[in-house]
Amino acid sequence: MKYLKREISNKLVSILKTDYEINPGDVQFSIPPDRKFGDLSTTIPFVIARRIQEKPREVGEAILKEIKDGFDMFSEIKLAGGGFLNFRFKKDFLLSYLLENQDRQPEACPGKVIVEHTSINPNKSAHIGHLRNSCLGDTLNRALRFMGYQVEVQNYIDDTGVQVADVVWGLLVLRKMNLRQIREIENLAHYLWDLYSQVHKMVEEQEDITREIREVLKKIENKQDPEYSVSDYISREVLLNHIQLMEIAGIQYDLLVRESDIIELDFFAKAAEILKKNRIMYPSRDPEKEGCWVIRYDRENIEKIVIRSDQTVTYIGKDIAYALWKMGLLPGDFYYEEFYRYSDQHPLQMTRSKSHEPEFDFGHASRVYNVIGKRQSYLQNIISQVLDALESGNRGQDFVHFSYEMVALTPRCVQEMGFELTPELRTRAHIDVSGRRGIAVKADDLMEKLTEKSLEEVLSRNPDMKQEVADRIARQIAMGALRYFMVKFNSNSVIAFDFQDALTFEGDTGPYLQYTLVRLNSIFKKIGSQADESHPGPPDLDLLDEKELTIYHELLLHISLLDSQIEFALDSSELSVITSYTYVLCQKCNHYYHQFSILAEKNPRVRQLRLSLIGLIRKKLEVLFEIIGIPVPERM
RNA sequence: GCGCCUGUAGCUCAAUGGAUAGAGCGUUUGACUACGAAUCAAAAGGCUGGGGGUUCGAGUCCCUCCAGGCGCACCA
Repeated sequence: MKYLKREISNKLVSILKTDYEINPGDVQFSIPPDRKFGDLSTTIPFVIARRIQEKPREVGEAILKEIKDGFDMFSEIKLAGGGFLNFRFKKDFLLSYLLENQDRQPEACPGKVIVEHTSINPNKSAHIGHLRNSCLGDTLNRALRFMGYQVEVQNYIDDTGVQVADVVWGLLVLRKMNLRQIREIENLAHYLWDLYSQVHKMVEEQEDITREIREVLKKIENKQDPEYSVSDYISREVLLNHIQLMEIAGIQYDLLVRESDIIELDFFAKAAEILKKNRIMYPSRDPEKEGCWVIRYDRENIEKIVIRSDQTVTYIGKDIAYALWKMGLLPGDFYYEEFYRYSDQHPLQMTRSKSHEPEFDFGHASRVYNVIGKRQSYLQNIISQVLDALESGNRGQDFVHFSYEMVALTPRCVQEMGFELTPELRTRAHIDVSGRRGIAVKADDLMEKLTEKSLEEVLSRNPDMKQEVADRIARQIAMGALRYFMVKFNSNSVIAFDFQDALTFEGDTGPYLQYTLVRLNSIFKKIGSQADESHPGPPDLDLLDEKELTIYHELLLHISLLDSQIEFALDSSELSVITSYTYVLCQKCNHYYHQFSILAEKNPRVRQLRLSLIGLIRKKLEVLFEIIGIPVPERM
């Protein structure tokens, strides 16, 4: 419909531009709420009426006269309500249009897009909040690819921070372990999860521990052993754990960018030069910030410190340097080394600070999406403002903070996990997850629970199924449930997580979608095994009765929206558009084939018509599943 | 104080300024000898937090009040 809409609006504009001042951007199409109005609707009379100060209805009538005979594809163009211009497609148009274009590839878009997502501190297990980030990020990546963009997926690894030092201290001092013993820890990420919250609790209670940890951090920075080796070991090991976990969920990256390499290569020095030259960063005149270099943040009228009075760099400094590199505005580059090879042979590169294989072409994107929680808006806005202020051009709008709200837990869920709650907390709608306190559902625990539940469901329906097959299908259903769950909410809404909701496989869920497609596939499987009958001739929608035709047409119309829905999802940074579109498509499809049988239909021409429709739906669902990252089980 | 976000059915959530505010769950009722019941059909359930404004048209935009959440460190 994207191309179709473009075609129609161009034609409209070319007819109308002699009498009115309009451009294609003014023409917005929507699907009327009731088919009695037509198939496609535009509000262009309202737009023009406002512009020339006349009544919409009258403008509409004038427009109608001009365009009435200009379109082959419509059987009817009517004016309705206060000035809606409604179009009705000729009976056979949509079906043949969709059949002709079903394998159409999107036009390649120029430039490269970077999507950064996941970016989990490599010091403990990933949790449910990280999963929302990764699922959104990966769906964003897949949607962009679908639209024809070249996408590079990056995952930023903060391997230098205090979080890592916390657990290094915990291992070396608190647990008195050496590197050899640490290497023997089974499921290190889980082990560190508990250790991290224990350390954090001690830090809150005893001040001298903070000092000890700072010492550890310093040793790590100076590459002193055993602290450095331990820190290096755990950050690599935990990172690998995260990478493999995400691979199970169908999520891959192209590049891991390590903070230690940004520091080692002193990217900030290069960034600082640019910031100073553009007078974006300057020495503060505020006596309280004496010796500090700051950036002015206009929106909230404050000065943000970038270089502290002791000349060290704050968090935002590294972020700006990284942002400049992504946008191709920083002189200099990383070196690279392969970190991991996915099971489909896709290589995952990691930055290095010393020469290895510099033969890569990462960075310098024409647009960057940072999938980061809403809480970081403040910092992301500052970076965007910085990019706008550069002499080299206003690049702020190409630096997109793809923001989303947190995953929180319902009080019931927190209690189920064995945490005590104060009466005040118990009345809250939801409770923030906290890696520091260990109050969170670990990603792998959730995935395991989902898989267990799926297996139970699969076996209850297919008691004779081989264990191996059942296991595979259970995993696919679990991942379908997870990926759908993580993008189905508006990005602005906090997900109040509860096992009861998340472990549901009925209704508005991933497994519902999978079930729909599995059943469609099973129809085609049966058709394939039946002897192919003679060609029934060209499709003729007159063969369908009125009731069926209505639903049939409704489905065609809905199918035709796929590309414009993906486009809209990207334009509005709202990926739940894709899930709800898919859900409605499945609902309509189930509704249809429940009423009209396909294999049992005697008339081969009617059967062919029905097959064409569900064949189209099947194709579109495969595309949508690919974008959301939902696997297609062979059966359920 | 400054800045951002949210308030829609009992619950969880949809709705691109557009026509009669929709789904799922839950409740009540029906449909498996069927292309698979993880499905489908049906019923009940709403002054879209309150009040003003803009508009041909407001759940959506503006103002205001009420109720919640989050951010604003020489932490990362």
